[in-house]
Amino acid sequence: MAKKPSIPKGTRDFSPAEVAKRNYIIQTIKKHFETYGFQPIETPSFENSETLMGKYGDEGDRLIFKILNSGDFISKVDDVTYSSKNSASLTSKISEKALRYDLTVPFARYVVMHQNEIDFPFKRYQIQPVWRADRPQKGRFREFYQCDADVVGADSLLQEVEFVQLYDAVFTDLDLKGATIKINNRKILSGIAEVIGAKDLLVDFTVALDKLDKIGEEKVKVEMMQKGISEKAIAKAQPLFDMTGTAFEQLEKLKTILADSEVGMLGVSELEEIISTVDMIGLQSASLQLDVTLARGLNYYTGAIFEVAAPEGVKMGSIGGGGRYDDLTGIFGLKDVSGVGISFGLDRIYLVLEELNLFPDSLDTTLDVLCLNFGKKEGTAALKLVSGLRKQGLRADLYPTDTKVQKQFKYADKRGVPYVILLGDQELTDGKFVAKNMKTGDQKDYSLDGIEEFSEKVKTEI
RNA sequence: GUGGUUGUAGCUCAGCUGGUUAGAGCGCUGGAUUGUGGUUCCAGAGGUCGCCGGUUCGAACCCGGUCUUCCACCCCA
Repeated sequence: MAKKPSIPKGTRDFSPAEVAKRNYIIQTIKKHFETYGFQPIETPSFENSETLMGKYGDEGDRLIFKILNSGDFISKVDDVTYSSKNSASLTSKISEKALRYDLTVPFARYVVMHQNEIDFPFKRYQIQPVWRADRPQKGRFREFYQCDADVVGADSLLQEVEFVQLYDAVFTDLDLKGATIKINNRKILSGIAEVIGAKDLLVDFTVALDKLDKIGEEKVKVEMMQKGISEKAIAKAQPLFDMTGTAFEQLEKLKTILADSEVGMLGVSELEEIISTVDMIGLQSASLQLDVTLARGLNYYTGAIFEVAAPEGVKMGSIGGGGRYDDLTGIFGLKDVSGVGISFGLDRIYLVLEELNLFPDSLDTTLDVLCLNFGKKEGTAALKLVSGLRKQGLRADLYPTDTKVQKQFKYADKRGVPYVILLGDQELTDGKFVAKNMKTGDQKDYSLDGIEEFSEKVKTEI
């Protein structure tokens, strides 16, 4: 007996209704990417391992799905490596390819490989799935979509401002109110680490600081001490734990703390420029918030960093993130190309919209008109009518068999079809058809010679 | 990767200290209704209780393993 089929942990099937909702989000994001001047590219779902490994930190390497070599790969491994039982060194021998982990690193690789064909500054967007060998949770999958927009080859801070506006434009269009775009600057974090004399512990410091609103001040300090940051240094960083007030008030406090740090002050002035410009232009439905505890793990960020939190009350990790990276292409041999970009987490935005019931009802309608089938002669006439309606741009279909009318009606009802057409023997001889509005129950006759009248009526109701 | 949690009909879930033939609601199929769906009424189908093994006269229930779900870490979209 056949075993029940299953799909791997952290993956999902999508039903027609789910695909419709996902497409709605994708189309919305795509539309705004394009109105902001981004061009689409696509890259392979798997890359050479060396392209990906080491770009996301040790933790990231662990989460990259490795693809086994083809052929009799194990026989090519030397005995020393084989018997060492060291996963890392064995993996490099038996796996040369890996599934992409995000879209930013493959994009950097793309820019370097195509540098001679690209007109800089280059604004590209990319909507494709990525894979992570993470342990699944709600809103966390092993296969999920990222929707990225990046611009490389220019270092103007106006781009950061544009990205904030882009986030706002998409969320406004999706009717998602109250998302918080958190912003910080890596230079500020570097400056702080410098000022308190823990420069080489920057990553540990920021990772701990990032947890402030989650685990509280005391536990953050404990973690910092465990990582080897001195009590004195932590005491110096105390003002960070007491950050309150508006973004501008916080910036003033940072200026005092970071007075002796060149990078730190640069970070403050960058943030000040971005925030004040956004403030001047204004946002529609999202809000921009300075958050000095925002760290983001990815090591390649060098300037502004973004993270988008779902509206208050929705329990969901960040639904977007991004930042500026001054030298991502440097790893692949192309120096001095600054980039900045953002990402939308499609799957999480989906869950948020679902929870807040923000998907438009129209997504449920996948067919505008269903024509019932009354037999061979009537069916042929109906097919002619249906293809006429299709030419008018309506989503129209003919029930394929002449089963009981009751059954055909039930099908129409379940599909959520707004109009059902009846074209039987009597109608045929009269040269007309009957259209029934499934919502109101009203029925009306139309001439078979003038289907435009009917199709126009349907179109105005969609 | 660490600790915990979950799995019974298509879906949401009951199922007592281990004891005959494992239940409900919704959904599904058919009929009441041979040219009119949703409402109502009637009937029916559908389950090796996630999987493998163990304990027992006997296991959905106890034990071990495994897969899956969700949660907290880690990290992140």
